[in-house]
Amino acid sequence: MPNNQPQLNQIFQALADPTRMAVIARLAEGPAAASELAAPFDMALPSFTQHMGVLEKCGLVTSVKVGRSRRYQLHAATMQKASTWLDERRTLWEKRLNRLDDLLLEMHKEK
Amino acid sequence: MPNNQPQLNQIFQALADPTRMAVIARLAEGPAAASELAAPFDMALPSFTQHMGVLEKCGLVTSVKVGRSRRYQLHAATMQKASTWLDERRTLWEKRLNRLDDLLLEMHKEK
DNA sequence: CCAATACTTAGGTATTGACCTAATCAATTA
DNA sequence: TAATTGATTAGGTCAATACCTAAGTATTGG
Repeated sequence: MPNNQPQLNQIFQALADPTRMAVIARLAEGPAAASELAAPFDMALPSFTQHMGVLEKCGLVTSVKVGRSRRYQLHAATMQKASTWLDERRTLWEKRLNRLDDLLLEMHKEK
Repeated sequence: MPNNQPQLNQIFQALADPTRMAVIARLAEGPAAASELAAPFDMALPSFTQHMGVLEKCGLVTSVKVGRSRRYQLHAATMQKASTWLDERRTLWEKRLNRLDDLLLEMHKEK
């Protein structure tokens, strides 16, 4: 069950690990079971499961138990939440730079 | 001096802290000196400086020493790098969902 | 030039995070 | 139903992170 009020800093925390980023990248291609996701990593399964727990807790992935395996898939809205936060701040910053440019142009004209 | 080959996981790591996220949000409004940035936080200055070091090391901010104070500003390209990575994966995932929808529609028509 | 200001450096503590092994549970399959 | 498979739980280690205080350096206003 994904946290429906995911805090951004938890999302970034979840993304701050190479294993978890690789899982996200893999899941972008389509859903997969835990064992399939774990296969590429030289890591004990419980360690890997812990990573999946971090991703699920912050809402970046969801999962369902199917028989004795667990299927994971991306939760796009949570990814968007993170990228939107970044883009909003970046855009704010860049708009400010543009205003400065305009101001400088204006001052130049008045010379 | 910003790292010019910033690893994404380092960027996400830097963003994974409420203090550092607040600093980014503040810097989106415009450059500021260390003491000004530190003021809102109930934290010893060396602790805060460490946070700024994390942000600078991964390239999210740059700084210059001006007299005895240090001025910080956002480095938009690094923020964009992170949000682009997220958007690319998310878009890949959503395109896949759309293809599935199309497929289901197709199968429906053929009934 | 002396004191105050703005950081920086050094070094220590306590919590969190990423891993491990061993043991357990639950769903298949032989 | 017994063995195998996929995942989970329990519990422990080690390194990294987030904080702190105390003491330093460099700039600047009086």
